[in-house]
Amino acid sequence: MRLNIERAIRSIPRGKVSTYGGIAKLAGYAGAARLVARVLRRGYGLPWQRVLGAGGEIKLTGDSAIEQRLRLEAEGVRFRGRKVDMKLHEFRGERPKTRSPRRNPSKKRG
DNA sequence: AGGGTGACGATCA
DNA sequence: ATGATCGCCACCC
Repeated sequence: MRLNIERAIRSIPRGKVSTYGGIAKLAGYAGAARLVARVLRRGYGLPWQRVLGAGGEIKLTGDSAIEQRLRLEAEGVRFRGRKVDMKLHEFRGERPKTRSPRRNPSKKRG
């Protein structure tokens, strides 16, 4: 459902980026990267600029590609040639798989 | 209600 | 690095 994907896209914080595949996975549609692109097409008010292709490459073309880059740079995102430095900006907020740094001593048991 | 369609992704040569 | 290809799968008409 596109709302899940939109939700994932909106979850990307400013100054960070994600990928079509990454968003798809976060939304529970692993493998359906193209679906993310489709949602971006229709979605309004989405931070579309923060969604990139694999490796941090802008998959857009023409003026749109330039605009995306400008927008990202305006957020402080750094580029490595034609691609975004994913090591610095790849958004990996929620871990769909890896469990995490749950430092909370959960005592709630039950 | 069914099929083509992508702002994709990983792979092989 | 390039490019051709299939797979993915809900969305749109």
